[in-house]
This record gives sequence, C-alpha cells and structure tokens, in this order.
Amino acid sequence: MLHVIASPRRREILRLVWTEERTAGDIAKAMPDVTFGAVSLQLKALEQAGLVDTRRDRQFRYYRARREALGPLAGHLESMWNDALWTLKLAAELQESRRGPRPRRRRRGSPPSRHGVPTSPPSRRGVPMKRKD
Amino acid sequence: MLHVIASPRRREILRLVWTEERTAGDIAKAMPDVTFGAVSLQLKALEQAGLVDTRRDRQFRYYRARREALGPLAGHLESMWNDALWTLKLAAELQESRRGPRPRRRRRGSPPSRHGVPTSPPSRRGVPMKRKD
DNA sequence: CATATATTTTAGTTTCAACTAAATTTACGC
DNA sequence: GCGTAAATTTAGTTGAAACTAAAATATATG
Repeated sequence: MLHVIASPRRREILRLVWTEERTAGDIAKAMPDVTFGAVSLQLKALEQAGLVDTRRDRQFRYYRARREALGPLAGHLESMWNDALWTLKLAAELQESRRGPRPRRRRRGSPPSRHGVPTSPPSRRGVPMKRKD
Repeated sequence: MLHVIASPRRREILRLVWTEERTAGDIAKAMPDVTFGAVSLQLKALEQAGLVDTRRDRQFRYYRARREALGPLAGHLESMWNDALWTLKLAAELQESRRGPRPRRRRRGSPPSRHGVPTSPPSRRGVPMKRKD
C-alpha cells in the first residue's frame, strides 16, 4: 500500500477522484502527458490496493477514492493538496519521476508495422469474451 | 519522503534503529542477505530524507530514527511492527522486492580481476583525506 | 609507517515499474 | 449485423533503483 501511494502519478489520480467519482477517460484527459492506457494501468493498481472503488455505468467506468483505506495518511494527503506550495512541488515530481519510454514521433506515411513482429498472431476478433463485472 | 519509506528494505532499517541507535555494521549484520555497501547506500538515502540522525564515535558511525520526521506514519509503522502477523509479511516483502543482481558465487582460485578495467587507476592509498564530520 | 577494522564511494550489473503503441474487449447506436 | 467510442490488456521499450564487488576513505593501534 505504501508502495502504491509512493508514486506521484498515482497520488495525482487519487487527488482527482478524492471528492467525486470520475470516469477513466475523464481522469486520463486531466493527465495529458501520458496515454489512456498508462492511466488505466495505474487505476488498476489503485483498485487492487483497495484505494479506489469502481462502478460501471453504460460504457463508462467510474472511479472514486476510498479515503478510509488510507488511514492516517488521508488527512496528510488532503492538507498537502490544499497547500498551494505543495501543488507546485507535485508538478515538479511528476516531471522528475517520469519513467518508461518517452513518446516517439509517429512516422508520417509509413505503413503500420511493429518492431519485432514479422508474423502477426492469429486475430481473435469476433470471438466472444467473458464479461468481467 | 513517501518514496523513501515505500521500500521494505529501508523500513526494515528504520525498525532496527527505531528505539536505539546502532552502528552501520550492526545494522548490516542484521541483514545478512545484502552487502555492507548496499546497507550503507540505503542509510545515506534515509539520512538525506531526514529520517535518521547520525553520529560518529571513533571509527563507528551510529544511526537512529528521527521518529518525529515521520509524522502520522510513525504510529502506523510502530503498530505494524508490534503485530506478529506483519512481521511475517515484511519478510515476504523483503524477498519479493529484491532488486538488482543476485549474489554470484565467487570463482574459487581465480585471480582478482574486474570486468572492464584493463588498467587500474593510480592508487591514492595513504594520501590524506578531508574529514567529513 | 604499516596493518587492521569500519564505513563510504565508485563502477558496473540486473531487475522492475512506468511507460507507448497496438490489439482487444465491451457497450452503445444505427 | 456494422461502426464507433470507452476502457482494458498485451507486448515491447526504457530509465532508474537496488544491488554486487572492488576500491577508496577514515580512524585506531602497534
């Protein structure tokens, strides 16, 4: 759990869903420097740690912080977010803590091909999938 | 700061120096699965985060937790350590969270040589060094 | 000064979490 | 059914943290 809130990225997500639930897309839009997929993975991490609740409605999935799961840290995080000075620091941390590959400019006009994939695996498009709640 | 206590290794060190100061060697002996150097680096990280105080006496360096620097987390950590069940979990985490190279068996009888170091730099053994308090 | 012990620092290695891009799944509307 | 939008999952990449081993630093002592 400590590991999960140690990430500035996940703390920023927590802050976004602290007082009201939001959809995954809404959250992703608020973090323009990462892809939707990256946000989705972090949401999964937060959910598995029990730090957010999730709810499905139509094609949307809503997330909301489980403040009680954070125990004594909840108040600490809140006071940080209410402090204007800390907001600046968070932005700096988000820049600093950026991991993984930087976005690469997509080549214009080049045919859709991937790195080490000479033969594409058999497509399972159209095969029905079990619904995961 | 959250990042520093997110590491099970550093939390284990904090626990060791929670109620009484200990020497670096003492701490390293209590963690037989890592080298002295690794422990020293983590101690430096803890010191730079302001989570431990340090004191020199003779050739020894003593470390002690700065419990007040942890704020609301201090109590949380304490109660974790006093819970027998959590002790087991910590051991599991220490195994799980292990990073970096695993210790390799030293080849017996092989001459002392290093990877990409054909020429060793000029030894400065015996050259006096400035004292770092 | 030489040797021993305690600790830190450096250089290089390995593992892993955070990421991207693409593919897939799911649900909606026509 | 088809197409589209929302979200997740998969496969692969990257950078940095955690480590090892060795060297350097620091202090004590004969």
